Amino acid sequence: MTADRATVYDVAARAGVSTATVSFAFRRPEKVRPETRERVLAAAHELAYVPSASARGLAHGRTRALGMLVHGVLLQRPEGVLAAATGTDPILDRARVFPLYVDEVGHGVELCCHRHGYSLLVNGVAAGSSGADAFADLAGRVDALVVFRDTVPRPVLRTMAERMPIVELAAASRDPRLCHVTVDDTGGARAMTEHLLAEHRLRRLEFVGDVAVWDQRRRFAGFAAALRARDLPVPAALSHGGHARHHAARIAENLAQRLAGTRRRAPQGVVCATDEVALALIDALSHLGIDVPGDIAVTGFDGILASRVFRPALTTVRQPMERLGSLAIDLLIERLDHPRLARAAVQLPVTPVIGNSCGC
Amino acid sequence: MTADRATVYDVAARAGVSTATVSFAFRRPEKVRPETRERVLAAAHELAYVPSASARGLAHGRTRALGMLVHGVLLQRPEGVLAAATGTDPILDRARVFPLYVDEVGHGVELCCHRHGYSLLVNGVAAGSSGADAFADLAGRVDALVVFRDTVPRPVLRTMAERMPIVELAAASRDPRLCHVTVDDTGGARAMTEHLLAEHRLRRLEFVGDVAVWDQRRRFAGFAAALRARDLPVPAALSHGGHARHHAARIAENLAQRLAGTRRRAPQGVVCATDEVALALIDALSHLGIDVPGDIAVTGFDGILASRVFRPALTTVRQPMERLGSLAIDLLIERLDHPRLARAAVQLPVTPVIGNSCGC
DNA sequence: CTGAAAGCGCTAACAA
DNA sequence: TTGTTAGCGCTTTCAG
Repeated sequence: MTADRATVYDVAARAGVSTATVSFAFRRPEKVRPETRERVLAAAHELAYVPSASARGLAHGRTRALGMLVHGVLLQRPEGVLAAATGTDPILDRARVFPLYVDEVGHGVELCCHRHGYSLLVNGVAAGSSGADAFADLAGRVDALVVFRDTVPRPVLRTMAERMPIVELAAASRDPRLCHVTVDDTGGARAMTEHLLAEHRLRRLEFVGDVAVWDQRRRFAGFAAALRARDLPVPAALSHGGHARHHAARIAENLAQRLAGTRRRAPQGVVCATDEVALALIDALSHLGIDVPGDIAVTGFDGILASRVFRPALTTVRQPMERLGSLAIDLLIERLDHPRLARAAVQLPVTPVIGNSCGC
Repeated sequence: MTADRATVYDVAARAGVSTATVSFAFRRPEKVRPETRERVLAAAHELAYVPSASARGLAHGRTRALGMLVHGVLLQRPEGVLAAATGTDPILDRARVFPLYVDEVGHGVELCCHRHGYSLLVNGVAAGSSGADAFADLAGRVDALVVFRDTVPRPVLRTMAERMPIVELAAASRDPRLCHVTVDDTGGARAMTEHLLAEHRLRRLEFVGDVAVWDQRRRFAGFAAALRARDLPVPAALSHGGHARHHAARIAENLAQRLAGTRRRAPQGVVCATDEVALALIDALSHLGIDVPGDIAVTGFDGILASRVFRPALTTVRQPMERLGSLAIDLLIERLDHPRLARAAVQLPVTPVIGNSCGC
């Protein structure tokens, strides 16, 4: 099996023309006499000729494919998450792990590639790897690519950005070539915090998130700004080191202890850096007998579908995820078409979405 | 910009070795003395060398990429669908169009490619095109591919299947090379129909679906079998020609008229071939003042997330969509590793999911 | 309008 | 262990 594929040579021989004519018949129809073209196309069809993209890419210097690099761990969702699911409804169980942020952004990327007639290559960074290898592999295959933040060491990205258009999502740099697409993390988190302060008259708020991560750090900044604007003290972020769900239990215990202690010092609300950690936290709190929003308010960030599917509906900040992805591709294609275009750094607005987890 | 990428020649020159040694240093480390290898790697790093996948693919004859071909119309969801959304909650509105069947299957495909260390190429068939071009383009880029049913004319698929492993999803053929992954459409639809007949004691049921489509035809067969088993007459399928939502309104009117007519002949339940059309039908009925399940029962098929997100929760049959995708990739990789392996045709089981739309 | 031929960058015999 | 070299299949000048 896997019979040899027909090549231009085969087609040329069969049609009684040269390989150049075969190539032109496909790519530059106007440069070939109609009857010759017919003959070539017929021969190609009879031989089931399929041009090799490798050969074409090599000769032409472009692949007409774009790449997307994602975290492997996000691809293969940790089993712990599913294990934590209620287990009664297979469809809802699945909603916990799909679609997440990366999936929705990916959908926008796919859509936009299709619209522009580009193929899309998707690669995942293996858990525990630096990402440099997966990145190089992908970069060798495409004309331009979009990477999720923290999949690839910045220096590697920077170097590559001199050779091809690259968009890094949800991150920023002063690199003269790297493009970025972000959302208004700070404004969104500030508005959310302000909602808890103004509408719900809460005063003792906590922030849960990993401030080592660029966008989560920005969200913390928004949280802090809202508190400072009211002369309230800003607590340190409660960090969930690795995977959200894993550490949510620990944070829930911390909160539970303080909730059980002096009334006056007990936290009244938690602003979470992501929906994932917010949902995990609500679960963990509920396991400890603490009700949200009854005993404490919780808010999220991202606006993933799961935030609407589980109860209480999460009060959160929605990112225009699909738009993020399609915008990234637009930037890449612009730069492919106009190589001298300057780098771009676009920030998209976010939308607060009020649910019940804040007490509304 | 887009400075020229470094090549093996550059690296070889810099490291003072031949290009063969550079190649070996990367692909066959054991065939190169460690210190030579070090030197090559260092040179490669200094030059930011990234191997060209095109050149490699051409020379080696494999790309280490797999392809997935989807319907373009499924990628760029028709706007009509979003227009029909309630418009109050941006997150829920989106749940109407994402994730659908294709997205969940695609997730399984992605996951499995990543697990096996393959890149994934995604292409969409432009609306109105035969798919043959998009298929050829994709086939020229990958080692093997999975296509959704009806994206590509069967003869084209058949011819290509002689050259490379191909899985066609949700379809069947007697082709000696083409692989297929399907689900138990007939059994699932039969069980669903039986549920309406036995639990709800309904007798006058309708089927809505496009029997021109392979899997929907099978579902109709299951519906018919359940009715026949009870000596009930089998009505013709109410077909929604093109896009589900577009025609749901027409079908809803048909049902409404009959519901308004003689009690004894009015339909009591509708078994839909897909969740999409079921949800659209419920919407359309509701616009006409008909309540589901109060006035009439409606069931779906697929188990997309939207079936759980909207009210009434749809009684439906869930396909193991992610598994479908990953199984397809497993079959491809098996056949890439063992070219003489026979074609495979695997049918996966389905799970009834009881919601409220049937009256439960 | 068509043909000849020189690469594109890498791999893998085969030689050394 | 390393170097030489002949392709892989296509595009694209340059001649005719």
